[in-house]
Amino acid sequence: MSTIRDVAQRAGVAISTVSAVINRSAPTSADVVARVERAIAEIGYTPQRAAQILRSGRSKLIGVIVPDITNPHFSTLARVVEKECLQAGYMTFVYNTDEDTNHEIRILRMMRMERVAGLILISTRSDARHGRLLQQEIHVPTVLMGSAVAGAPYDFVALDDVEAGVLAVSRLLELGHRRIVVIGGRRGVSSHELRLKGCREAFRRRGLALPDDWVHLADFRLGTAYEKTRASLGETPAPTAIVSLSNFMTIGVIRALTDLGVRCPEDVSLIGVDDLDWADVMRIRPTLIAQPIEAMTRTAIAALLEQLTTGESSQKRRILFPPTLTERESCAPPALC
Amino acid sequence: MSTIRDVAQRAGVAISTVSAVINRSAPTSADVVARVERAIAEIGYTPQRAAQILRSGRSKLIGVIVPDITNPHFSTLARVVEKECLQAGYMTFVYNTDEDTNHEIRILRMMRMERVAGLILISTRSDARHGRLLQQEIHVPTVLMGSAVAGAPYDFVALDDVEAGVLAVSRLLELGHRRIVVIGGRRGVSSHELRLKGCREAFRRRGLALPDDWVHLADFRLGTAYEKTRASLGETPAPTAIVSLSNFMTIGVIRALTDLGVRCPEDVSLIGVDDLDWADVMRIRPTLIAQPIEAMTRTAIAALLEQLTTGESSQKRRILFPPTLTERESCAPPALC
DNA sequence: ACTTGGTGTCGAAACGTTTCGAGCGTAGGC
DNA sequence: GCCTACGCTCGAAACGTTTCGACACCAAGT
Repeated sequence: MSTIRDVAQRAGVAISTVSAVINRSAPTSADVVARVERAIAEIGYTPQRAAQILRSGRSKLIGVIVPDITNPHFSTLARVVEKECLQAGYMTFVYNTDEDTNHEIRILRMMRMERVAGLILISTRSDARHGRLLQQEIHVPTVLMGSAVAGAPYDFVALDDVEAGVLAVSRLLELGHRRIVVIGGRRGVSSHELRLKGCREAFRRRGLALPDDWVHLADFRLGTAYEKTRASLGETPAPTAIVSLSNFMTIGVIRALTDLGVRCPEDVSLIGVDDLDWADVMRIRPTLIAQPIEAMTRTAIAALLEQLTTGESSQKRRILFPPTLTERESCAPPALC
Repeated sequence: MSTIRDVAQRAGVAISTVSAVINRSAPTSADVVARVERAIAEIGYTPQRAAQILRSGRSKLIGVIVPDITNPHFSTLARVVEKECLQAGYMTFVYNTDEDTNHEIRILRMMRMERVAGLILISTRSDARHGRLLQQEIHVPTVLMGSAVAGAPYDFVALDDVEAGVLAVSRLLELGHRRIVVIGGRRGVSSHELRLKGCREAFRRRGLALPDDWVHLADFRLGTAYEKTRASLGETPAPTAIVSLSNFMTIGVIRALTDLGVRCPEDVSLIGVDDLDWADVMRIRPTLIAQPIEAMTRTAIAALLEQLTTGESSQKRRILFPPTLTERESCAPPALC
């Protein structure tokens, strides 16, 4: 591999001059620029990032930590981040936590070794203990997305989760449902806790309450939602409506419903939070509460880049996006019984 | 940020000794190990990758270049790569080409700056000109996946695409279909060219031929498949079956079918290549030709790691995986007419 | 004619590691 | 008691850049 020294030799100039040409960091004569560029092309020189980072102390790297890149929600996030960062001259490092907190910490350590300039983090937990841990591990500008973390002094961009929950349940209550099951992800993750809170709030506003044993928080997996749905529908009295708090889980519910031969919306209504790319080609076309993931991501990146350029300025921001309801055919008034 | 020098000072040993302890690269006394580890913990030292890479010349980085991380096929690939690499002590750099060849080259340049140790590449084109270009840009062990590139001297791991095409069309011919439309991705991408070749081969084996104007290769997008499907079904004679050559396109076909109110399999049969995660909750549950993406990826990584450790050894390998047919309800004998 | 200031180029130091040869002490073999 | 070998530690060089002060040259202002 050729080095900047080879370029300098070939072009008959000093190393520092080559550097100046490459980075346009100092005025250079047209003649020198031409010679240097020619030399670079001839020997196929590519600057070595490691040396640049080491010397300059600037890595131009942004770490992106998501639970699971396999989830379309996060893969579109990753894609937007990549694009926006590239435009701003940053590279990105995308990693999966697999919903594992220990792994999250391990990844943060790796990011530290890489001396990333900033982080976009979808964290696996929301409690204060975790917040303290994050502060220990993170020493760069960071934007949290999705789930907040108690006491973590970072910008936060997310859906207005409470409102999403309210929206979902209100719609069902309006239609006349009362026996509503809520199926969501892991406890201790604020996004789902808040969505649940929203569900409760919708009940409360009508002077009703959501009984605890109609709430199933377990994990974010499709299979779990499937099981919970089957179990719920087996009980008496059976629910007349189901709320799913995230995308994969909605699929799980749909799968359970079709497997059981339960008609939707005739027998049971369904409403899900999170967009689903192919909702309209599903057997049950679910009414969904969408989040504007692309816009949210762009906002997060903008916030991060701002911190990066203006020097960590501004205090902790908290930006919430309004959820929107997309009606399809999975909700109807409950059957009389 | 603390450096190895700080650790050395605090532990009262030489810098080189600290390095020896961290990397277990030389024998060290228990006492020294303890002191060094204590010092590291106390000042919260993290080695700096850039310096390690610069000095050692080894980056322990693997570049992964995929068309679109939003496609579940590639996101599971990325996930497997990440996991396997981590186990082998490598980090990964995932980037999207967006099906844009220029961008592919740009990314390869970035990878060069990073001095990645190896590459997993799903390339955007398959012609020899592109093969030469790749050879110019790539100077590290590489494994091509998905689409081969003419004249590119790299290991290649993929589905047996011809066989996949044969399988799909044979199934339809068996059922009695003759008017079969094939909808696939961009011309010049070997995976789809080969799948198409397989389709033709299946016809040939029965002494039949697939007319050119029943073949639609355009791009990999869902919307295109949607349009092509609508157009095809409007012609006379209308096709009795549709073959889709990749996952997103299959969704496009399904969407078109449902929008048009065409029943499947009663009016038209459908068979698609590529797995679809939620095929069983779709309105039309498509019969699919799946590829074992996880196994393929593991094989690719194993091949790459082997090259990396045994020093680029072995010649160019070419590993093809057999496709498997998963029957659902989208195929039936053609309606009599 | 002598300063002033700008423009273009250079050389050398520094970034934080790894790596390697040298050195020192101790134990074992004669 | 001397030589060899081994175990452990050290110091210094090197990796490929960026950055900064120095300097040479020339034009313009006094």
